Amino acid sequence: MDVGSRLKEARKKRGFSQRKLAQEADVSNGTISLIEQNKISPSVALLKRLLEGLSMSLGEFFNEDKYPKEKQFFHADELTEHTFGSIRFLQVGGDLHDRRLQILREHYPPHSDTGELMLVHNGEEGGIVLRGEIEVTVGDEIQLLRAGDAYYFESNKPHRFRNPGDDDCEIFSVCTPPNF
Amino acid sequence: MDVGSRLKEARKKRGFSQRKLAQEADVSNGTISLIEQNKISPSVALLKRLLEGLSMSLGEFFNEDKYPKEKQFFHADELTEHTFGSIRFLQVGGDLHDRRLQILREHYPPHSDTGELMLVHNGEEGGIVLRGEIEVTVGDEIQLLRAGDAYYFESNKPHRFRNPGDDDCEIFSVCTPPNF
DNA sequence: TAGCATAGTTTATTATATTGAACAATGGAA
DNA sequence: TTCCATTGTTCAATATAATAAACTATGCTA
Repeated sequence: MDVGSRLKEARKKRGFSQRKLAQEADVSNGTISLIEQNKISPSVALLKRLLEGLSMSLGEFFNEDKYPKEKQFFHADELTEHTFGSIRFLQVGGDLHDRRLQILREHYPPHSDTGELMLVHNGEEGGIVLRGEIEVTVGDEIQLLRAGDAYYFESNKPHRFRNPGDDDCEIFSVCTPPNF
Repeated sequence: MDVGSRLKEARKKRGFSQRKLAQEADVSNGTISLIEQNKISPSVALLKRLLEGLSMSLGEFFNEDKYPKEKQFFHADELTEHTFGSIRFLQVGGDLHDRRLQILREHYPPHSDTGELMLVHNGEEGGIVLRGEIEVTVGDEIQLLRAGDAYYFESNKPHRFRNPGDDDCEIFSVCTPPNF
């Protein structure tokens, strides 16, 4: 995890010295030095104070991924395909284990249906209908969306996608974090 | 922040008892009890071990936002419009302050160009080309993407979008966290 | 060069987290 | 009911983090 390096980087980005941050967060400067060298592991409470001094949330702090990522561009035939019954998902990128977005082009044949999907991650998801019609159920809300319409909700609500029409439906969707 | 309640909730969701989690994470069960009551603030190192026992990352743990969100469905004419010169962005949802995704339908007229965009958040962004052609520059890589092609990179790299052709270009894009 | 300000580091002391074991409290099964 | 298993809680002992002050190093100005 390397909390030390991350803290140091965040501090440097703000242009703070250890002492400046120590003052802001009401912490001793020695403590900051030890943390940055990973000689001690700060309590969550202390780290929170430090990050407040840097105007950063714990969530942001721990989500800052810095490993350089591989492929950046994907040709249409390089998208990773997933199928669930007759429904096809074309995913941007392969292994999304250490990534935050799952970007999909979804293809729903006429009368296809995901059924109720269980709550997976505690994330968010949204999308825009490219063509055709799709009936989206989220919690106790049901909506029929057409080309150009969009949705955006929290993934922990039970949800369902159903193509009620006689034409194909295509959706551009995204969720964070990735589901599969 | 209430680390205690969050930990308890995450543990319950997995169906673990305090002792079961203690065993998984090689921590004493008493410690878990005290943490869940917010009587002590665990070190980051310990919390990490606990979350590993629950198959959860620190980032996920601190990002679990539970405030219920408002609107879930958006008709095509309800998308929020942003314009930068001749480039139009249609955004899903209005105020994204407390949200994690910014979902856009982007419209690039012939020969439009964003210029070099500065690094904004330390996030990620990606998208798929719906129609037309777009030249995408990320760091020192340049690619011409056509309908169906996609991109996915880290937002802290300088990047630029340019429509070199004589036809309109439309893109579905997403970034986390939101930029504007 | 000397003098001073600021940077990060180290260390003995103090405060806090963590342990391990004992302590309820609850819920079956016999 | 009694017995046993399992739950979460508490507390003295121990390990670790956090402090405050001393220390080193660097750079700037006179």
